[in-house]
Amino acid sequence: MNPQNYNYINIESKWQQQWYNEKIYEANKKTNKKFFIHFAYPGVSGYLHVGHMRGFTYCDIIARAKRMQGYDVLFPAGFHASGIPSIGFAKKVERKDPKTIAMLKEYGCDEQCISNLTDPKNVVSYFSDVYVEDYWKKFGFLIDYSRIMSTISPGYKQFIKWQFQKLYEKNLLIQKPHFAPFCSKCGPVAVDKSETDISQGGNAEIMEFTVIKFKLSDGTILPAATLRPETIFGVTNMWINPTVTYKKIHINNETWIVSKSAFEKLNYQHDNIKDLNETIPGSSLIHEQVTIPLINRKVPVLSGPFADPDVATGIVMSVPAHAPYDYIALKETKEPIEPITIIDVKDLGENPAKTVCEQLNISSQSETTKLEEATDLVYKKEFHTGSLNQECKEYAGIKIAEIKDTVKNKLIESNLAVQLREFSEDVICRCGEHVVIKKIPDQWFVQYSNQKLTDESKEHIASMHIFPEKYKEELPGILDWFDDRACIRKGSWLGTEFPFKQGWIIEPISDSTLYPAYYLLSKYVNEKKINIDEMTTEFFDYVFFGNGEAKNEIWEEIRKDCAYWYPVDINLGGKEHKTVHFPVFIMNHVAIMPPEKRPQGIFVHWWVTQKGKEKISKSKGGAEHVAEAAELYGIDAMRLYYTHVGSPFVDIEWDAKIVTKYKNKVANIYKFINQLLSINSEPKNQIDTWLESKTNEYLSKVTYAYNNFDLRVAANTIFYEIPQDINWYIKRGGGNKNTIKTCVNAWLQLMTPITPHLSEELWNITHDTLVSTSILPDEKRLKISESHVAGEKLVSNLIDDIQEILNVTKIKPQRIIIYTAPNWKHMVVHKAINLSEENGSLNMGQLMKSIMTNPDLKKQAKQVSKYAGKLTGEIKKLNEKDITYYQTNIDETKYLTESKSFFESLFNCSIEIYSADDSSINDPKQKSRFAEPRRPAIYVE
RNA sequence: GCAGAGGUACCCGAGUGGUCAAAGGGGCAGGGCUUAGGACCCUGUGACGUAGGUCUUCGAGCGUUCGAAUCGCUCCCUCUGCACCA
Repeated sequence: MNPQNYNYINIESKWQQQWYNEKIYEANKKTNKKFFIHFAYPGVSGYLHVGHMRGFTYCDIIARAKRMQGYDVLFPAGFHASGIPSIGFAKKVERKDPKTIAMLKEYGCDEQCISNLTDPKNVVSYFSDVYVEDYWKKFGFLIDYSRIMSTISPGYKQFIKWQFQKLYEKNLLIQKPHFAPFCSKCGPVAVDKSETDISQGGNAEIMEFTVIKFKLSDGTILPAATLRPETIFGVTNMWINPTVTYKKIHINNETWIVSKSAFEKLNYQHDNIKDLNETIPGSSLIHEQVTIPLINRKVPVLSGPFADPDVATGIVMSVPAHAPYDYIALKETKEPIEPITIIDVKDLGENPAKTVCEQLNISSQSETTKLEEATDLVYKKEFHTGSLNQECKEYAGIKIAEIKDTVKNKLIESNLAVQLREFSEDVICRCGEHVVIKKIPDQWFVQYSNQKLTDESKEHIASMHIFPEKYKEELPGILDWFDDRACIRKGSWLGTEFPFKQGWIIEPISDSTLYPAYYLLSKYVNEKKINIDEMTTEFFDYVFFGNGEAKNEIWEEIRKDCAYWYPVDINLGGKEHKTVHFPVFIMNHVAIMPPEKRPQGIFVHWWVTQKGKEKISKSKGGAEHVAEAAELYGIDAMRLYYTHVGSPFVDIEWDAKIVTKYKNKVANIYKFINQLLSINSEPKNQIDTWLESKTNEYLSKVTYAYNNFDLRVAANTIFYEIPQDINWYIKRGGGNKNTIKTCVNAWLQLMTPITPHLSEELWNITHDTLVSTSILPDEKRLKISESHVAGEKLVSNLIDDIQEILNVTKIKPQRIIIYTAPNWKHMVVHKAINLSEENGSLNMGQLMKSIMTNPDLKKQAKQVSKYAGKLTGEIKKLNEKDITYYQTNIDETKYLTESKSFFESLFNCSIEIYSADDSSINDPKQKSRFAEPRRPAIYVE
């Protein structure tokens, strides 16, 4: 059979049809042993690429492996459709974005189909179909397709409303002011790299300025904004841009002078602001005096043309000892003002700003790149190693890292400062407007900072199975760090209406935390067994908690399902979920579900990237479409590739050449097993017992690996170690039909979770049932003959030794004589191992003492002691496996003699085998004295 | 800003105290099978070695230990996630 003829396309669709027709994916309550696994559902606003299939594949493998161990498996899937992505996509289609249209056409979406996609809801249903039909089913996933759901379906919305009701009851929904990106035309916008809402500024960060109120002699306030309020003690002057026209405004009965844009920003973020419609040229303020609040020192206002009216308030306080910009500016004005050093920091001398400016050779304000670098350097150094000095009176000696908020809070509390938030770079809305930051006075939050919830969640995490283990250690820290999350938003965005504020929609992360529970209902919703308006608080309380009473039989049925399947055993998702999705998934369960219904495990996998660790993307080339790759390599090859190419916990680089290797691997296994099944029967002998033992060893090793989700170990064993051993069996003259059948059957079962189509096709040769629904043999009933396993190890080690001798001596052998160790050496080894096992260590004295109690050994004390001396050093290097190897009882001479013809054909010469104890021994070079247990001596002619 | 990962032979990548000159794969070289082959099989792939051995090696340096790729410290370098994006 030619592996090139392995027609995976037909084979895959043939078996998939059968699985799906027979609905073997459906979760049913049968065995009282359940397993609930799901992956973090994907968003639906575009096609997926080969990288996305990695996690899905892991999930299917685990689910299949569990099924084959007799578990009732629930493996559902759904779509996260809330939020803006699908709206953004629809908008792109609507304005006929050329890239989007070209992509849709490339994937076979026709005009009719494209025109449909101007509606976000159609976007969701279109991609949902693509995911199910072109990705999940094509990959052979045994997802329970009767439970598919989306987060914008009416049933799901009922569920989310109930969830928020529960959060409210637990006092985890709170209201407080929030500052959010806002467009005066479009309302709230999301600022993020994907730039769905905005046209520029996706990387902008929100910076929090402290606006400090410096007073002019007439009481008017000159507000300077700073990110470093603690440096107020070092202020020597103010900077005002003489070319800018400032304006006067009223804010809580105070009169402020600010730039025009500062007024607008303040207006969005503060109450009680009035425009006094009075302008003031910056130049007129130069050389006025202001009083520094808190320390009441007077400083002059100087001309600073660099003060940008669009940054913060447009007015700057000058701290020349710690801000390189200020230092250089002050130097250039030639004013007789001395910097005031307020922070002691090692290595930066009397004046850190000056030191760094000199180090970097900065002499002019125009060297902005260098000045930025200098600012950064000074800031980092001061923040991490600096502390305030005597100039700061009550704060002297405190580290900068600790003081920041203290000074800020003190200023704000004393009404000497306010806060102002601003983007680090310009953010422009889709519509062209500038995006600002607006105060929402009564924003709703989920209170993740709640101490009780955090503590309880941490406690729960300790009991979970989390992969990789390192993530388990990280999680408590993440929970501590996780802050309250604004959970609703007003504007164009799909999702569930927030029950406590009309017109506001629950934000997409907040509506995807408890959702695995909904998979228990989605089946009934899909089958229209339950009405949407029936899904009330009473309903959910009943089915999840058993509170209240069932209104009908379906309620009862659903309650039983919930009781049976919940909690989730594994939630699997990519590494991007580590700091958001998984924490809220845990915390919402802890908040709402009783202890026994909280998640049992999490599996985090890393990504598939393009060469050079770039995030995979079509625009950069190289990435392959899922459907194309599936056709080119075959599904099983891709499944094997994902599983075997690297640990789940590293990023892997997509490389077509490597995937091709796996394609060949799959075809070769197909060819190999076909050959095995066509072997004519030989009688059984020792090698058959060996192969049966090895097969059983592999059954238990792979089962163990599957149970620990150690998929790579499973794949390596199945696809590389097992065929090696079968080859050894053939090489050793094996060829018994029954042995081969037993071995191949077990092998096929083991590979089914990873390469189900291949296994199904081969299994079909000798079975009329599906291997996917078969159950693995019970581990406890597997028989392993240790002596045969050890015997073969002896044979193969001996071959290596002979080979090495031949390589080194370059002798072409005429005759090889093998001497197994004399009985007394075996006795000494056993004594040594026993002693070392008993005592945990071994010393020469002990060993000799024990040896001398045996009269047979005592007779040749001299030789024995020499050998024992050598042994004591070696014994402690042995591990458990070695010890088993030594302790297993085999008659080496007999075992080797039975393999004599194998040695003869291998080395193509005559072979003689003697025990060193044999009286008829032929030992021309006295080699037999080197023989040791498990290491026969060798003589080559 | 907060947090995390990692540097292993020509390459990818296992390995977290002795089984380690270091799995597996790829590449390369030689041989086999073949009309041919990008398919497959075997052998070799740190150095030295006419007896199964010895020596050097796991980013750099120091240390702990009878023993270190593995543990500790210092340094250098690379990468990643998150911040109403799911």
